[in-house]
Amino acid sequence: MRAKVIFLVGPTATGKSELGIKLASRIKGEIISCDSMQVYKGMEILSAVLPPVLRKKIRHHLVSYVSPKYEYNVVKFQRDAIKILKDIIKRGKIPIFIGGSGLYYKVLLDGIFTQQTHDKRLREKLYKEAKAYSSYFLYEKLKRIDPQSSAKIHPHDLKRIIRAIEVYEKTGIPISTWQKRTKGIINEYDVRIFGLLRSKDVIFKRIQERTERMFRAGVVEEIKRLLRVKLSKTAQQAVGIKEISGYLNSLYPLEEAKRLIVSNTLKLVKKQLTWFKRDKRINWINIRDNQTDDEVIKIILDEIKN
RNA sequence: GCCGAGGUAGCUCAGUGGUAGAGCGCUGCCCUGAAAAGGCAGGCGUGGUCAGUUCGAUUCUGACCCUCGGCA
Repeated sequence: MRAKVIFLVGPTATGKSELGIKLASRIKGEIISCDSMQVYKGMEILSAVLPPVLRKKIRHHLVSYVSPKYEYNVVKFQRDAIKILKDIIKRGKIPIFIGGSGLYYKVLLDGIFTQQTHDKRLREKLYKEAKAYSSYFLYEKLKRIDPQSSAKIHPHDLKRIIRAIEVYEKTGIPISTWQKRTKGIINEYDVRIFGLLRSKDVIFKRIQERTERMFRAGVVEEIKRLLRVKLSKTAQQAVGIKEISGYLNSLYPLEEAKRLIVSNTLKLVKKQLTWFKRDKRINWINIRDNQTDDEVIKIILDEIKN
């Protein structure tokens, strides 16, 4: 019998973390974060990590895990996550993945090729070429080496063009070929995926409240602390860093920083939704405003019983 | 009250005698080593109101309304 693995996904501010803890305590679960920002240490307030008091008793993995000085990415995530997943199962517990990072989630389920292909210098070189001759120059190059990916990638999408070229240069095999050879956990375990949804109005309200709470909890101080070190390219992308930096640099008042954070978090929600909505494997739970966590847990427990 | 500037897309604004664009926003979508990233697509809006000139006005003229700045 294959071991059970549970996923709780969906956009930010739907209450995944709280639900996850309640669920974990009912089924002897441990939580593995599937969140590209909560992995970083020292960004807890900003990335809305639940305070330790609320997390006690339930083990959390991949939260406050690496220094924001370092880059973290999907491949590292899938490597770390699978290791932890196996360990949890070995200890007779149920892994519960919780998060809103669509790519992290997808890669875990469907796999990613893990050959060492990352090459900073090569990327920089390619960027320079693109700058000098436009992205079309690189796009034509990609067309020659990997017509299959070039058909999928837009000529303006420099990041993907460069990545595809990088993979080919480093391995001699087109990225499109590599991508066909991946294998995720979806067929290896008894995977149950739940997506949490709430109405737009409720999400908006929750984001506003959460943003206020963040400021009361001292995000500004947290950001000040973070800005003292050189943040990695990946960590510095978190919503709130540039918004609060603007306030710290006296470009606008505090209220404006809050407004920007709310609006950019809302944008994030929209992107997360487009990502998850098309995944037909997700079991959606549309949470009504007056519905309690326990009622939602009951739905999930009923689903995973057999 | 007088003088000046202006009223065009949700916002900031460009432009034209032949019924309008840009950026941002918004909506939808794509996504496999930066993913809270990156990319793509979508614009009939009473052109403040009314009247005049004109074959034709958002574009010229006049009146009125409103906003902003200066003077009183």
